[in-house]
Amino acid sequence: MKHGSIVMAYRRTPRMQQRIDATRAQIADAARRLVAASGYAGTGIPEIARAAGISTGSIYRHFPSKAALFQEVFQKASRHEIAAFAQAAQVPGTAPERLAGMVETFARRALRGRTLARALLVEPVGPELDADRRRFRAPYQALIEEVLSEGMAAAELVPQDPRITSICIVGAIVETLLGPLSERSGCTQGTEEEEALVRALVETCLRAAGPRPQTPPRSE
Amino acid sequence: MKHGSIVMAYRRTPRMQQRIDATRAQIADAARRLVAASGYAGTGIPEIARAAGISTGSIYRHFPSKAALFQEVFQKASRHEIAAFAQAAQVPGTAPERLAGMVETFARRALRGRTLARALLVEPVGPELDADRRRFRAPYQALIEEVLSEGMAAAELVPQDPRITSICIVGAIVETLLGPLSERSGCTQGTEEEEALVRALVETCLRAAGPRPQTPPRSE
DNA sequence: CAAAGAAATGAAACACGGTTCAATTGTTAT
DNA sequence: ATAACAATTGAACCGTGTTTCATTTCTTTG
Repeated sequence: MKHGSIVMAYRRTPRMQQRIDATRAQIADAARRLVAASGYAGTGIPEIARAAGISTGSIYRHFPSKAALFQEVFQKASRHEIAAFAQAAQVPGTAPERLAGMVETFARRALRGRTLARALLVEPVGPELDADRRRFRAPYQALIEEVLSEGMAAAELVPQDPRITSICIVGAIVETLLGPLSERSGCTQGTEEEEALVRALVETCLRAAGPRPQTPPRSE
Repeated sequence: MKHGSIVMAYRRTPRMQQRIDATRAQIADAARRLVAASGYAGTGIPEIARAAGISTGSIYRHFPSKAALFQEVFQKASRHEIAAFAQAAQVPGTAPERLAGMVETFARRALRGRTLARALLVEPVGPELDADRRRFRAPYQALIEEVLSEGMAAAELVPQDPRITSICIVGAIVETLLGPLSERSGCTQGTEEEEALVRALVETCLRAAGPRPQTPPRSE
């Protein structure tokens, strides 16, 4: 040692922190793009590293494991979708009208971004991620449930358990999209068939919500 | 060679065939039990072999691959369930009545045989099997579709695309059961909560089918 | 500039699980 | 009994894809 003087070198500077955050974001973004193109199973760590312009090992400085990385990717991706869904829930109108808009929004967006939607909804992933994926569906269900509750309170909908109904609607949407999403892209892309599908789906979900047939009991 | 005589030895005897068939069944049974306990991903070939009391290699004399083995397991398991469902479809009554019975049958059976139902419906599996599993849902959907079509023809149900509606109903049932089936067994087993769940599910599915409100247009 | 130490590298190690195969055991027919 | 050949064994194989780690590069401070 050079005469007892302590040399304090390298404390993480804001500049550096920024750079690190940027890299982290780059990794997540590359992973999102790749998973949207090839699905979860078909996306390996080396590939992600290449796409992000860094080395394989570096990924593990930012994320403890592949599962953790994709947890974040899925979370971020679905946050985006949920935002769009929530926006559809906020348009003014009766409960049935709003519900119709929500279902249509969900279906249209999923059909447009097929591979990502498949990764988020149907593609088989490991058990850890699977639990998360179920958690991602909850917000959709919650938003639907709220609209149903409001509709019931306003006597626009028949009495029901809004929780179960909302779960059923989520299931109905997912199951209906499952077929088209599983096909190799380019098949059902014709707006013709898809249009009919979305229309029938919306109608069925509306019926499930149980709209009151006529305007409130002739109180006028 | 012993003086030109041809020695024809070992032709597969009925006795032997029986033994082989028994082994094959043992393998399938062990696989079914293990998959019900730990899921597809958590069930390896060596483990199955141990449970069946044979060697790993022998499995491949009976099944060409792990996927093929589980294909058979799933097929056998769901054949039984589908039979029960089809029986519920054949009771006499109006379309809504029959549909209610079918939905209830499905839900009750699934909730009773939790582990198997989970394996057939929810447990994540590889891509090859996933396609098969979807195929197993088709019979349920087809049976529902037929009832809906008949109901439409009899003017018991509003006009609709029975195919989409039936897909929605299947999705609604599965999604509703997904929660209870995922819980560690013993949780929601109380008949209390389950009863309410089944009732609400049946009601929602009935609404989705769109029953005509009053009996046929006052023709009397 | 030099020291200190973090961040990045990428090739290699490792884990996992399905599949194979040479050797062994078992069965049939003469 | 024995030839012929099927059935069985289980340890080794192999591909895949995640994770590690010794080395190098870069950033900060005295």
